[in-house]
Amino acid sequence: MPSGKKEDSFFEQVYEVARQIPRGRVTSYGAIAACLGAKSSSRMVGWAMNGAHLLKPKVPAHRVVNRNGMLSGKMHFGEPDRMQQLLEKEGIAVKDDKVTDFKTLFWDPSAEL
DNA sequence: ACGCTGACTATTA
DNA sequence: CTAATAGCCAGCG
Repeated sequence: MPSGKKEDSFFEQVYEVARQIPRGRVTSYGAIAACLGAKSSSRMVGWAMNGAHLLKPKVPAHRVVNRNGMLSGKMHFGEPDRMQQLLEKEGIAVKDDKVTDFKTLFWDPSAEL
């Protein structure tokens, strides 16, 4: 095994978990970070999402919101409304840039995975 | 090499 | 109740 082409960086783990989010569900940055053992590095999760849509396959970053259920990263999708439209298309109600019944739609990677 | 910024979260006032 | 601050760690100038 001359070439160790396994990118097990923190970012890669974030992308994997984010891809496991079921359709119609949402999760938080801290939940993913905590699942990876870095609950204090919630910022890194969000930073990882900065290039998530550039990856292959792309990561459903629109299903990842902050602890309040607010679409904090909607402005990074190119168009601010893109994230909300995607969420509503999956059956998630969004109001005032926040996910309604966020607690009910919340998907815990540590519990479900 | 150093410092600033940032898609967060929890705590304190 | 809301607002501000600190802690966090990696990328970029």
